[in-house]
Amino acid sequence: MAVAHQAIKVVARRTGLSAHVIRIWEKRYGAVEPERTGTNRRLYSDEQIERLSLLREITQNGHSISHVAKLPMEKLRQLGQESQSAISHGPHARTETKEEPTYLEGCIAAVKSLDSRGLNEALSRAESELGAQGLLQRLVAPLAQAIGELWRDGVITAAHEHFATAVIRIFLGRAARSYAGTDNAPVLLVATPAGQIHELGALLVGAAAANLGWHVTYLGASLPAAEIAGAARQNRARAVALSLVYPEDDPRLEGELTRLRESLPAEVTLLVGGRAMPAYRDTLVKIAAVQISDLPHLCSALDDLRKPARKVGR
Amino acid sequence: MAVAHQAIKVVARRTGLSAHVIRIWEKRYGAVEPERTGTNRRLYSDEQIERLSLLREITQNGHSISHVAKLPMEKLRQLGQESQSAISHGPHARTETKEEPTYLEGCIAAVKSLDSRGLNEALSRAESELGAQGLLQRLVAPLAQAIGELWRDGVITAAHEHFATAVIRIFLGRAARSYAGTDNAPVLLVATPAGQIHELGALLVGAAAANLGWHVTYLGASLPAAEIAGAARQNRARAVALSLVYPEDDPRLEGELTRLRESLPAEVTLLVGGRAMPAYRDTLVKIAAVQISDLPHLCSALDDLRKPARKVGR
DNA sequence: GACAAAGTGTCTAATGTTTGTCTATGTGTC
DNA sequence: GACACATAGACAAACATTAGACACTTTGTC
Repeated sequence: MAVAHQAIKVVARRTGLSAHVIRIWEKRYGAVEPERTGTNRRLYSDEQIERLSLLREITQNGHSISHVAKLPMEKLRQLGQESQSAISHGPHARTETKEEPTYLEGCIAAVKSLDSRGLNEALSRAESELGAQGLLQRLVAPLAQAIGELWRDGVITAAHEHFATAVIRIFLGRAARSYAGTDNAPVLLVATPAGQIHELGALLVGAAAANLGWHVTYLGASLPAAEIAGAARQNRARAVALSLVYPEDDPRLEGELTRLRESLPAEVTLLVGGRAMPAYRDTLVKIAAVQISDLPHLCSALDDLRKPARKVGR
Repeated sequence: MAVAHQAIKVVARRTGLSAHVIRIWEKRYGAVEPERTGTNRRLYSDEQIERLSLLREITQNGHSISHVAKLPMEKLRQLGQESQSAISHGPHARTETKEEPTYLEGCIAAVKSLDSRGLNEALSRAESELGAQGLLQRLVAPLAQAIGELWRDGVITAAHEHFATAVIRIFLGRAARSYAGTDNAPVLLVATPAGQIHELGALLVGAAAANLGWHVTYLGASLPAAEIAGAARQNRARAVALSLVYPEDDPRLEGELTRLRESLPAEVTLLVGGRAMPAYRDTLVKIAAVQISDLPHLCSALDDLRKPARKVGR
């Protein structure tokens, strides 16, 4: 098929050999005899490139180039197989390796007019005045609430919602980064289950937890249960926090939540909050999730989780 | 439809080639032979623009212009496909750059193990060594590429992808905020059209544009055309940048793009890039979008856009 | 064991090709 | 007059070509 012919440089890059070596193999051993252009430049076919790749692999595995250079392709492939299996039995390649209203109104106005600088400034001012915790509790949380409502009522569009999410995300991310967390901080996984497209609540949770000294692994919106569980296991999360905002009547969510609980280690606590949370309360009860009603509640729940010793001792 | 014929400057902007190169390719290799006006100006058809785009991509992938310039369109398209897959299957050959592999490998390892601190540290170190622009071009862009491939090949899950997106988003957001931009900076709207779920490319674009002094309004992933257009109008954006990564065969995307172009003011330029971009090339040519092939191309396209404001001024 | 010979990859030098950019200059267009 | 575009040719950087020197290892022989 592809009669594409390649120059020596490209071939060198693709095979991992140097152009020098390719030429010397040709000259000394006739390993490949590429066509030439009218001006004498080498042009390699796909098969020749494969041949060179094989030769490289084989020689790296101990065979001498003078012995294998002239072998037909079949033999080379066979040798390639052998060297491959030889390699794979080798070392284990582990892949794992009373102003808030002002702020709030200012923020809402900025969101409506897609004014990122304005939104950032409002957030900054609020942060320095209210502190990290106050910012979340008294500005970001109501703002998330307001945006949700404005969007539902059609006053703003999804673009505005995305925009606000993006700006707030970065703002909170920057703030949270300074609390780099200690090495043995417990890990909180924050996400939104599949179908839940709104991220703001999750952001809020993540930022609050980071403020409290948790090591937050933030996964963002709309992830299937299996993914969340996998990440939690891999990351040895102590708890998983989910935010449910919209939609409020997703029939698949019950299944998602149940599956998540089942595939999550038993010692991992599941925290669920958000505006849509009450709509799924039956399910939450079934899966023994902690229902988070608001930010202060989240904080105390997280604090409780940090010292599980208490439930036993004293 | 077929918006008749375009002058060379427009073609240059749209394909990412310089007018010089377009002419020399015509003269030396007869790559395209455009019609001429009565006064001898070149006029390029849509198909010729597509041809030039393809040629650019193919030559950037190692084929020499002299060998591919005369091939018929089918062959070119085929080569375009191959070079695309060649890149992604390529990693078995080592890319021999000096220090980035360390960063890149470190980042990939951090992503695999959901290690946000590790990822942040790698990004920080890379930033201080490579600079803002170097960070994007030599680390974040390849990283985005690598993550896309690992995800497609099932090596990592969507959770890892989300995780990486979240961390990088915040990191880039923090970096970009320092370039707060001047008051009269032109506005670039960055988003991903409905159905396009991957955000990393858009982030990259936003960060690069912010570095260049643009005022970036970042909307994130998967927005319907109407929303994007509305936001662009409301925000008086000079240009809209879209990133297409996955899926590569969404039948609805053509409609989305067309609708977007129609509902966007004519003076707003549409920039489109990303791994899946070539798959939608016909549509892009139809809607006169600038096809962004890589980060340097984006930078030059953005620079070009900053000037033409003069046509009104003074 | 010592030594020569062969095997192998790297490097340089001199020369030539390919490719993109730039300059000079002329011509329409606004 | 300023600008975009045209042509032609000069030019430089990147890339290829050959031939051969060099360093190092392996192999075979005395």
